[in-house]
Amino acid sequence: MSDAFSSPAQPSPSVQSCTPNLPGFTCGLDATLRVVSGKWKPLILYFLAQGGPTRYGELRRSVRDVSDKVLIQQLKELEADGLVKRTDYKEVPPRVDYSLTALGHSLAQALVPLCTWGTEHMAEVSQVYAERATWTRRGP
Amino acid sequence: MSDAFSSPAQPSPSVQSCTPNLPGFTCGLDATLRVVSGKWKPLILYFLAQGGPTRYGELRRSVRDVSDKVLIQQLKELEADGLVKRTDYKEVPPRVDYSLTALGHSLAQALVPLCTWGTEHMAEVSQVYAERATWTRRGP
DNA sequence: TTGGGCACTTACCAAAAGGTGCATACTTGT
DNA sequence: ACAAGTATGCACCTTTTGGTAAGTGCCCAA
Repeated sequence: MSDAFSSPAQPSPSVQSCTPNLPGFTCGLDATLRVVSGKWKPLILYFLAQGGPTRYGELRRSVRDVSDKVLIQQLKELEADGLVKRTDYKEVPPRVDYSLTALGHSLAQALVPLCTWGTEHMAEVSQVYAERATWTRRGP
Repeated sequence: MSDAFSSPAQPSPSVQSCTPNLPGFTCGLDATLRVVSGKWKPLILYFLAQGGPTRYGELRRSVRDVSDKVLIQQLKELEADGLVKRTDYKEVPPRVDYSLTALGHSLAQALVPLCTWGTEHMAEVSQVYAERATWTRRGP
């Protein structure tokens, strides 16, 4: 099941594996993307996946160019979605760290192929983007 | 390489596999997500992947609740990104169909795990979302 | 005493993304 | 004659998202 993407041309009976079965989501992919989309979320997951528990400040420095407001916001969402765990050591000065939950780890695994795909095809993709940047920014 | 997400706690030397190497993208995952994010893009890819070449109207009916404007827009972007091919049969009344390119197919493959993850954990995710909907919409 | 780091919070704003509705030009079905 | 389907385009508006700048309370080091 869930190999919906692998059959190229012929409509297959596996269609139902990805059709609406729970409130709000049209398919599994939809659910997944809702949870990962956010400008910095993939990067956050990435750093947590390979760095283990990480303090806020360190995360902040790792994910370059992100503002406090947005970083915190995305961390909160990830936490609310059960992908990330926040640990507050109740110390002073404040000490807090973030780590992946089991769910978060499983998602991270699922992201590996996407990461690979992006790396392998980055040349083609970024080329297209570069060209687009030209005619995208022209007008009054 | 690119197994950055699989090492749980120990910082590994595989870091560099996902660090900035081309203009604009912080890592492969970033590149990938820029190309797939768009409210309906995953669904579009999904339908094309398992339905083969599909006419505009049919796509429109498959991807429920999407407006013409947005569907066309996303199709154009997918086309510009080299994932989808548009074929205009120059007939009258108009006949056009959309299909995946080789690149599109490869991406579709990479999406399978995400689709699976979403399907498997949809219960947990949608539950969290349902709860959030409650306290999200309360205020002046 | 001043300055910095810590982990946030808040108010305000700009840009991006998405949605609505109408228009096109031509054909087929009733 | 008229409605409906075909694949779009365009103007306009709302929602969502991200970004800036400032402030908080507490501690330590110069």
